[in-house]
Amino acid sequence: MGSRSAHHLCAKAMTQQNAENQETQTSRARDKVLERRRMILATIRDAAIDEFASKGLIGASTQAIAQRAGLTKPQLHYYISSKEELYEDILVYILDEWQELFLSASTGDTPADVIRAYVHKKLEYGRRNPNASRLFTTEIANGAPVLGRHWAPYQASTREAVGLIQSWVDQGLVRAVDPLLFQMHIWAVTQHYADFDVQVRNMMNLDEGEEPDYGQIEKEVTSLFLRALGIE
Amino acid sequence: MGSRSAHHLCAKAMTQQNAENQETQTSRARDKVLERRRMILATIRDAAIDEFASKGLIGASTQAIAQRAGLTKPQLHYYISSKEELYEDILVYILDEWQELFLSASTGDTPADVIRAYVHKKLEYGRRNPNASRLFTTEIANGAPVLGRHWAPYQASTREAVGLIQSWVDQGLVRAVDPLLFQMHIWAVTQHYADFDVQVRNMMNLDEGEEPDYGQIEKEVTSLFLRALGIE
DNA sequence: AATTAGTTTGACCGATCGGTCAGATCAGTT
DNA sequence: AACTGATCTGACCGATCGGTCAAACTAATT
Repeated sequence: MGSRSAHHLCAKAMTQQNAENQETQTSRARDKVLERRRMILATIRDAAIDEFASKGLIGASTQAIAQRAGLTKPQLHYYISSKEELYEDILVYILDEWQELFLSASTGDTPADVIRAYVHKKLEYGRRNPNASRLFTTEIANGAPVLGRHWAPYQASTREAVGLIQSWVDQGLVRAVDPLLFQMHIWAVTQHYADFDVQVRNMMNLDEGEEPDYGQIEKEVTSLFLRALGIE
Repeated sequence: MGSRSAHHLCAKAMTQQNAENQETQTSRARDKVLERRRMILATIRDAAIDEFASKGLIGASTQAIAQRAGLTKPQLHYYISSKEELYEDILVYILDEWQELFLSASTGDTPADVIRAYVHKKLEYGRRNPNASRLFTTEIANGAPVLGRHWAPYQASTREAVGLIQSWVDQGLVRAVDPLLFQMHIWAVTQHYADFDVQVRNMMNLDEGEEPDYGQIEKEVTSLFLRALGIE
């Protein structure tokens, strides 16, 4: 996933390198420069995710992103070409990461195994990358103005998961459910714990630093969906 | 709920009236003026909800809100005092509407009745007020910077619902669940259909104008939670 | 006709926005 | 030391932002 971001970001700085210019520098020095760029771009991405997640595309300022990344504004624009493009790159980057987060089964897995693993992975991701999760949610809640053109692969994964669940139903392994809606429900509930963290913590009367009991949450969420399938 | 908004909005225009000035106008004329203001304020609110829902607090411009409401910018500021205040008022207004949307039981209702009614009301509200729903979600996903000071009543309703569900468990009417988490799960799933409408329609391969089959959705969502309680 | 309260308007304010640019500075190579 | 490509900087651009204001206008009352 890290490799992909290198393709997207840093349009300006990279094109100069991609031109395969003659060997004026040793390859050691060139690698050092590239490595440095990769790190800066990763820093920018992280800073931008934070800003975009809490302000939205229009609300976030390049000024603030630069500052949070420890750069000046012209410096930031040396590595990225525009705010919109940075935003779009980040969305695709997040979408990339999520490809591994879909319902998928290895041979021998029971439906219960698959659901348990999915819920676990999804909750874990949200807990570790709350801002990426929120950025994504804000984008969709705002009508997916940018993302709209990019979720073709998303659809493929969805269809795969639908087929999997349907096969369980057909084999009589689980109670009948609408596979598409069932999948969305898991997505909705797990997503909730990342996106609405503030609300969740408020309902639980937790202080600023305290974290919800994710063990309990995972148990309850898993139970919810296993019961719906009649396998708990 | 409409009456409440009259208290919140229109700081400037109202203070002049609230001063209980001497009877220089007949009450008929004054009523006419007040009625006109109420309508304009409702128009502003609707326009602002749309704008805030798709751009966020910072991203939405008073210019755009005014234009969508058929007003000029100075005209808008004649009725509202500031963008932040308008935003806050709208959040509180939405929160007000939602007070009626919580889990609540009349005597004689079975748990299944209560769940069914709640899911129905919640889905119906989201279907009819998608932008209000999205505005709320965006605010929370962005860290609830404004709303944070306003959800005390929200907490009370939550505790009430927790008590209700817990009593079902204690009486042995339903399978054991964590009442707080269970309630949040219903909230998450129903909210999902309003907030992620774009994504839902995309997954279902629906065209722009088409609406998802809410009959099927309500059936599946209800079923999910009834099964979790062991009462379906 | 004169008065009054309520409303609308165009011009305007300082601040910030995304983005640019010429030139200074830096690091590495010869 | 001279050179070269990569990086950084302060000053700057036009556009838009939220918000204000005096002056004009409207409609009802006396």
